[in-house]
Amino acid sequence: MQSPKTRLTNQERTQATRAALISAARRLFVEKGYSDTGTPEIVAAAQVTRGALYHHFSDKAGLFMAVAQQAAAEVARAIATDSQGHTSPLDALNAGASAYFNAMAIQGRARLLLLDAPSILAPEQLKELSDLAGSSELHEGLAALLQPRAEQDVPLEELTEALSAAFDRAALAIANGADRSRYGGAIDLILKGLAGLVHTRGDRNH
Amino acid sequence: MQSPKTRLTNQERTQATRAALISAARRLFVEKGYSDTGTPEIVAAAQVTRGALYHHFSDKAGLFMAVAQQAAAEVARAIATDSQGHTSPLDALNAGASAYFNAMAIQGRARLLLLDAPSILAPEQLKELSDLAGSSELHEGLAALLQPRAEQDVPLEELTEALSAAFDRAALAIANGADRSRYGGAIDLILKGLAGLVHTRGDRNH
DNA sequence: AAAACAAACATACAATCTGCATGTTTGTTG
DNA sequence: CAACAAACATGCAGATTGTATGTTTGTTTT
Repeated sequence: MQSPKTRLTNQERTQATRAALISAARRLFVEKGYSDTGTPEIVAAAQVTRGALYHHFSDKAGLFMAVAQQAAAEVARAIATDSQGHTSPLDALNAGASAYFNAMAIQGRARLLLLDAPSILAPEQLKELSDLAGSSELHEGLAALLQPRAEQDVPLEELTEALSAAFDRAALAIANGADRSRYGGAIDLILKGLAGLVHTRGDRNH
Repeated sequence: MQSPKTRLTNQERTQATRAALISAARRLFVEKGYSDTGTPEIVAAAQVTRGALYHHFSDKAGLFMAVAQQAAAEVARAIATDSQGHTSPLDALNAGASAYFNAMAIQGRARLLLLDAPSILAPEQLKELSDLAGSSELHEGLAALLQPRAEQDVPLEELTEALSAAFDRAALAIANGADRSRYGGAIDLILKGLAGLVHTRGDRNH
């Protein structure tokens, strides 16, 4: 038997240092923001050198992307578990929204994913994150909600995007201490309004 | 008579260099983003020294705030002119939305105000910008739209925030070349849904 | 108008930071 | 065990930010 410090396989070494870097970076990014956190500080917290960082990640933004992916994956899991087993689409959407708010309020995820990420990551990377964390549930929930109106060519993708942004802002506000029930009420109002649309004639606006 | 270069009053000097700095910074911020634009580059473009910059602004973020305020004021003026003279609240809101999309698509305002600003500015500064650029119109438009429901204590502030975020995302997408009519349709759908709510009994959950 | 003052600007410097290039150690493979 | 590659360490070049210090230009006061 060997001391636990030596005799590490390469995979294990990589996994360990990557995890240490991501964990330390996440803590600092959340605490002080991306631009106010330097790589020397990150590697010191992770007990690693900058050489290791730049060996495993393309650059500082690459490390941030890894941190954001981890956070987004956590959010996705939380939503997936909470938004299951609901009968009506409206209930499912509200449950998903609630889960999203809960998940985003934890560990500074809101700051990472909603405040810093949009200015650091490329649009395609950003899309990857939002697709990861809950966008698909929203998309399908809305599709179910508006199903009776399906033949009328509603811009479902765009509606999903717009509502996703509304969810994001609410989640950010809640994570910053705003009144959760009031934001929940606002979201509920929007969803109820959309649900009510399916019973009306659509195109009488002129 | 003097050469036009000399004999400037202090107010004029200040106004001139501030304007030159804001204009040059804006061009570069829009073109390359905030973090990829250095102050040496800005002052070179403005034909000024860094000493002048740090005399007139607290730091680089302070200069950005001035740039953002200018852009937000332009957006505000565009909305104010376009959203007047409409009979129904829904029409006014749609006109305001259209004006917002138009205004945001000009001169990289979307990138400045919607992508970079949230990560650079403090929350209170951010709120100052959104209050400046169109948030009040939205707030009052929604109040008029939901007036019949006023006694039911709708979370109007929060609804405004959430919808403002939806408008922002749509404006950003449109500024980046997305299909304008589809996003307009999505926004219209949300507003129509809210408008329809006032004719229903409020608290029916299913 | 001259002296005293303050505002506007210029220059130089210290303390960073990022990304890379170049070594060295550690594990893997034939 | 030799050859190789992956993982890491160290040092360096270029660039950046904010400030401290000096100089010019406008304003006030007497």
